[in-house]
Amino acid sequence: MSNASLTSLANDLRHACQRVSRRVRFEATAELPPHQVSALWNLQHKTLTPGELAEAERVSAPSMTKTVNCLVEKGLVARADHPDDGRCKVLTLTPAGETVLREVGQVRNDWMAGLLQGLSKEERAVLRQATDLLNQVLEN
Amino acid sequence: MSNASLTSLANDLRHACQRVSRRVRFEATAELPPHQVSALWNLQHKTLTPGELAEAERVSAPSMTKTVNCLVEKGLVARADHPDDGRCKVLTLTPAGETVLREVGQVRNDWMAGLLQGLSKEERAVLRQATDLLNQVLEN
DNA sequence: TATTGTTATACTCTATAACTATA
DNA sequence: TATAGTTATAGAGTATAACAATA
Repeated sequence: MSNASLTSLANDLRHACQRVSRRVRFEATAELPPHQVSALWNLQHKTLTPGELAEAERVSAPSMTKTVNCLVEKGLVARADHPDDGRCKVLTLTPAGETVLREVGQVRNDWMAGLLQGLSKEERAVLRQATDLLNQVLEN
Repeated sequence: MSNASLTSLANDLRHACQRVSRRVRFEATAELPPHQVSALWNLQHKTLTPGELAEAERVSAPSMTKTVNCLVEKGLVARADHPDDGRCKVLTLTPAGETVLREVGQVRNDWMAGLLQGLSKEERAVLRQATDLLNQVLEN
């Protein structure tokens, strides 16, 4: 593949991903602000300290304190003392948090499924392959 | 294709697009805040009124007034009176605005091209097909 | 009277700096 | 002395309500 067509693939694919992302955000509106959903997302299947969560979200520590406060008040996240290091806290998703996250995902995925509704079996197979490729390169 | 695998494709593809989108935003940092870039983007190849731009960005009219003020001060957007309707303004990209937009796109696309660097010819062809499919369904 | 855009005001999310507690 | 987290304060971005100008 030529350099020119790599460039144009990169441009077009980036735009397509951003369009999907943008429309998911706008059309599959959640009951929670995006940054709170995003924070919850990071706590799926694992516990993190506030510092780790701030780093994952590329946000300052004080910002994350506020976000976490809000999520704790809503009962979506539990904040406990760290067993070994008294300076740290440990954040985990509560059952309510898991439920909210599941519901938000559901709305977004329903929207996405609607988008793909009219495609043929072959076209969906192409998208499946592409999805796997994207996830593969995103690991790096 | 079964309903179950459509659902799982929708979920995985949505996540992949959002991951790309997020990493583009985080790693290909622009000199302009995202909402300003997004506003400029809408003015490519066309002129819009502030109201139209607000609607396109799903943002309130006063918010868009502030954003536009900022872009006008930076010399990236020109705001002129509407020729026919005295209530409206007309927004256009200035040459400086076009330059900024081109530069932002360049950085993001370079990042994206880097992501795709290691893929084979066949894998890239799959992504090209998938990109076209995505753009096709996004038209609706 | 309805519409377009702006101004006034308030709320949320963000950041940097200062502070507290622990290592 | 360094690190994790919080509190204090300020700066963007957003929204709703009120206003001015035009249709």
